[in-house]
Amino acid sequence: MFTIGDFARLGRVSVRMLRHYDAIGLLRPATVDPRSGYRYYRAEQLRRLGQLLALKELGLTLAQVRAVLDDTVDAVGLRGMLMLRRAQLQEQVAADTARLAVITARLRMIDSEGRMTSENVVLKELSPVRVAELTGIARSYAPTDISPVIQPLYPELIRRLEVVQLRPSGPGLAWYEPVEGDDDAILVHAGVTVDADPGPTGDVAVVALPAVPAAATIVHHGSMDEVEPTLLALAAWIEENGWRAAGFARELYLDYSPEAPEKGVTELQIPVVRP
Amino acid sequence: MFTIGDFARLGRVSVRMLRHYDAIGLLRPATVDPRSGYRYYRAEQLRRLGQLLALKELGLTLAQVRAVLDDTVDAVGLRGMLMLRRAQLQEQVAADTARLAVITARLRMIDSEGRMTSENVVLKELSPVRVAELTGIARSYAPTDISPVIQPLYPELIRRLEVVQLRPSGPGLAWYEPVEGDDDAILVHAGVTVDADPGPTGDVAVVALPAVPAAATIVHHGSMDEVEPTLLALAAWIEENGWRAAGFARELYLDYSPEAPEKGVTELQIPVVRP
DNA sequence: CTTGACTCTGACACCGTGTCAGGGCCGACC
DNA sequence: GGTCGGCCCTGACACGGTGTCAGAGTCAAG
Repeated sequence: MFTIGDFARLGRVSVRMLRHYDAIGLLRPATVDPRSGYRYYRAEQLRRLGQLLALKELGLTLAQVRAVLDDTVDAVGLRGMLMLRRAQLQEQVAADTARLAVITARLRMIDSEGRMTSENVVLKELSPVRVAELTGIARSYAPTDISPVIQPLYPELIRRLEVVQLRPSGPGLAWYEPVEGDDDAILVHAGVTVDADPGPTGDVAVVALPAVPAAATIVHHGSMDEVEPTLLALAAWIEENGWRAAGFARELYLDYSPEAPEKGVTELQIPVVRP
Repeated sequence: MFTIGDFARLGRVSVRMLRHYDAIGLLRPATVDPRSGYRYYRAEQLRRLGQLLALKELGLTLAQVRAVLDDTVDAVGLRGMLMLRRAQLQEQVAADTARLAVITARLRMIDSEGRMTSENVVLKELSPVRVAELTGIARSYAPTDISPVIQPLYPELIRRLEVVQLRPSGPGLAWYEPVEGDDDAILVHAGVTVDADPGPTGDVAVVALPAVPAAATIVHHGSMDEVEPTLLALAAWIEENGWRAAGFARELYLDYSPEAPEKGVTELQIPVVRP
């Protein structure tokens, strides 16, 4: 018979934990002195304690450990738990490894520049949206080519939406696709999110943008004429963190007024996949 | 200006978390309606939110994130945090990978045997102990050779300890070393833990056993004459989990009475290292 | 009997997040 | 102007595994 302290030392557990295991019925002392309340353990209980620790070490919760030790799950149930746990662990190792890469990149950046810049890339899932849109064609991706095309589209879009009594349900949004057959030209979509069903609705097209499982995003502050550095930072991030751009980029106009475009806030979104 | 719900959607955060960040001063809403208490956020605050999320994603605590965002740590401090975090992550990935291997081994075992057996190997650190000991020489590691040598040593040891007024402070303990020059013969140490200083104390030697950073241990139930299967299980575990035995094995007699040796409880300890 | 080491219970803390209850506010529609 | 659905407010509790503390009781050696 060991006192709780001795038993704890033998089993390499804290006294606190032995009391906890007693409280939740996971490992009861062999006897408890009814007068003093002292717990006394027998050497043979080390077997159960050992099994308990082994199971816990694998990452099972105490509730699961109890189920296994008390034989309320059979081999099949245990197998299931372990498979689940293995999946969790694999996921976690992958995530941690990715984090390690990001941290290492950050450290390099600090060492080379002495400070952190553009720490604002966020990896997100994009939900599907419905968008009422107008389109135009620009000569290239350059902001100087895009702006004159996209600017006039918005007032016109708003006007046409009013005609069909549709109201925007969210921010304005733009995206770009290459034009087939012309490697330089860009099809510019100017839209706003709406609740209406997709399909042609009067003078505007309502299209459904699909969900994107992973998109690298960055928030650009200031006029869209100066978006290039922000876009470059986003592209650099994608490359440094081992992703590859996939699909067309979107811009989300979170804040914009024609009077003060330099105060605009725009989120740039680029779908990415693991190469 | 966005309501908390809209802002949460934009930033891919839960409303709950935005309120929490407000409460701990990590991200305050741009304005709060004093009458209703409604929080309102500005688009430009997405910048801070984005930085916050990026830092958090690396595994910094919210307190650390706040320190970084509020510029109360410089690049050097941030570097330190990230290095620390990187070390933690590396450790965790290593540990998780090891766990994965163990789980995979267990799954194989379940699939081949239909159930879990001998799930009682525990990896421990052994603290240094002081031991009063007597020694003898056995012909081989076989229990049939060891027993006749070790059995008589204990009564003699107890007798001699009484002579010098030393009392055991813990369980009995045995360990074995090969005899130099004779590849088969084994030097058997029979000891008990004591508090006394090391060095010769009258008729018994008191030696200090060093700490062991990692030892694979298993608890054997029953007579030591039947220790072989348990020892085999321990050896199998060591091999399956990618360790290598290093140093001499110890036995810790947690429970023993001469009248009922079949009720004995003994912990077998084998120091191990990563190969 | 004294003393020091041990044990008892019960409580609080950590951390990041979800969830619930009970009540107030906003805006769209009639 | 009234009503209603959806949003927002605060405050609280929960999770899980463990540490730590306070205040009181117990054990065993001298």
